[in-house]
Amino acid sequence: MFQKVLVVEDIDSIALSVVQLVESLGAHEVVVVKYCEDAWTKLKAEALQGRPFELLITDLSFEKDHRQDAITGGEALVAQVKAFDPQLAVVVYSIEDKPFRIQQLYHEHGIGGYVLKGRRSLEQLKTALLTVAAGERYYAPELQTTMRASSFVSLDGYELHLLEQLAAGYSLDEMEARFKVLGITPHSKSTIEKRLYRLRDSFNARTLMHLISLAKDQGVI
Amino acid sequence: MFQKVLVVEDIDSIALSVVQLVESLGAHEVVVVKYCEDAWTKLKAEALQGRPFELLITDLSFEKDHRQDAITGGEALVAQVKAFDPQLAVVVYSIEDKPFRIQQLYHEHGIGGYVLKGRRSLEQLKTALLTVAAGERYYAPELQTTMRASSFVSLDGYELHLLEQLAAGYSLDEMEARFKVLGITPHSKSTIEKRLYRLRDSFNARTLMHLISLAKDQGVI
DNA sequence: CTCCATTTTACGGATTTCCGCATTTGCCAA
DNA sequence: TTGGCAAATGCGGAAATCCGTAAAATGGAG
Repeated sequence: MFQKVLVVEDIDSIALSVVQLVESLGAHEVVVVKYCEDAWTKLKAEALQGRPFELLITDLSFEKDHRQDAITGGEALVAQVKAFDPQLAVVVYSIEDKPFRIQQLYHEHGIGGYVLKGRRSLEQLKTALLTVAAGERYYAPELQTTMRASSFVSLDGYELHLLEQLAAGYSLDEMEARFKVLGITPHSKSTIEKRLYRLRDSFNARTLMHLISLAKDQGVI
Repeated sequence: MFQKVLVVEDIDSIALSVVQLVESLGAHEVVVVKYCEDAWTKLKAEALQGRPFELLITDLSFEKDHRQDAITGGEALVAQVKAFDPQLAVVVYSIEDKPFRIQQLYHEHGIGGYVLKGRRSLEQLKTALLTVAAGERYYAPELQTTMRASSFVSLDGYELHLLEQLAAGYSLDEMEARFKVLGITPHSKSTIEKRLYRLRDSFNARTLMHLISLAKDQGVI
């Protein structure tokens, strides 16, 4: 098992349980932080001193408070950490069940496991940690159906941008004008129309309103 | 303080902390259940035996599993419980931060307090419990800004239905036909148009896509 | 019942989205 | 350079929405 573990979790009661679990599995050094930025600072500092963490367990969403955190959430933290050290084992422990966000964590960020907070999640977290420690990836049972159901639509930045603009209330005409100004290509109304048509198709949406609804449900926007 | 308390929470580690808090405040009998239906059964049974609970502390969202719960979530539980006994003190303890859902709990269901799970939420929960025990309502500090910002749009069932149908991908024509069949009035396309126009207006949405986006963000649909 | 206010309906033209088809552009390989 | 091909663009008619106006229906109050 991992000896040195960093836990990023802002809800105190949960953090406590996680630490107990990790220690019961034999970890000798477990550090808990409540802010993403602290996690990054800590992780980098220890690595640079030749005593790197072996495992990162992190939540995705954090309560916003007076402190302005340079890292906006769990995804950003994972991305930054993985860019710094692709080998570091990462397990995400979150309540977030939006298929898109989970898929993205596995595919884009290469996390080792994802555990959904729930009735038996501590057990699952234990299994996940053991699986990842053994060098494999962990897939929670309830995810496998969810993931299959939402046949993973992969979106590029442009398509994401289209959805965001649409959800923000811009008409196609306005998008054309804005994209032209901002230097985003392609920007012809015709192409924007076509891309949105494709998006509706891949999401199996009947209208643009439906598309926005589905995108929100899946955590795309 | 309350002597007899029912806690409804499916995440074990959180439930544990809540129980400890409630007991430290002097409660003599604290019962925890992980399913809404169990909460309802328990609450009713004890009341009918002349030993009613004095306080209900409940989460909003619960993990779905093999058991099919007749009560779909915290809101439904609160509604049912309040219909049974309007005097029962209710405090909601949840991660849910959608303004509409919180507003609805206060206005429609008459809860005594709402505490957002977060870094200092156990402290806040303590304050909330003491406040409600004193016969007052508790409003968490971070809610006050959120609530003001989203100048509470109040929606009737019809408007909700419109938004749902729209998000589900039905065109106005289709809605007219469906409403006619289902006996929902009004069902003329003209009125549907007008009502959606009004909704866009009260949400300050620029397009229907924007409207769906805002409604999703605020937890309306 | 009548009056008044509100809501529902109907209608129609302006605007926007929808969607197929034709053309142009950009890029890679031969 | 030249083909070939996919993406981007342009175009146009059909369909849907946007939004104002006006008529009809509804529902209370007096």
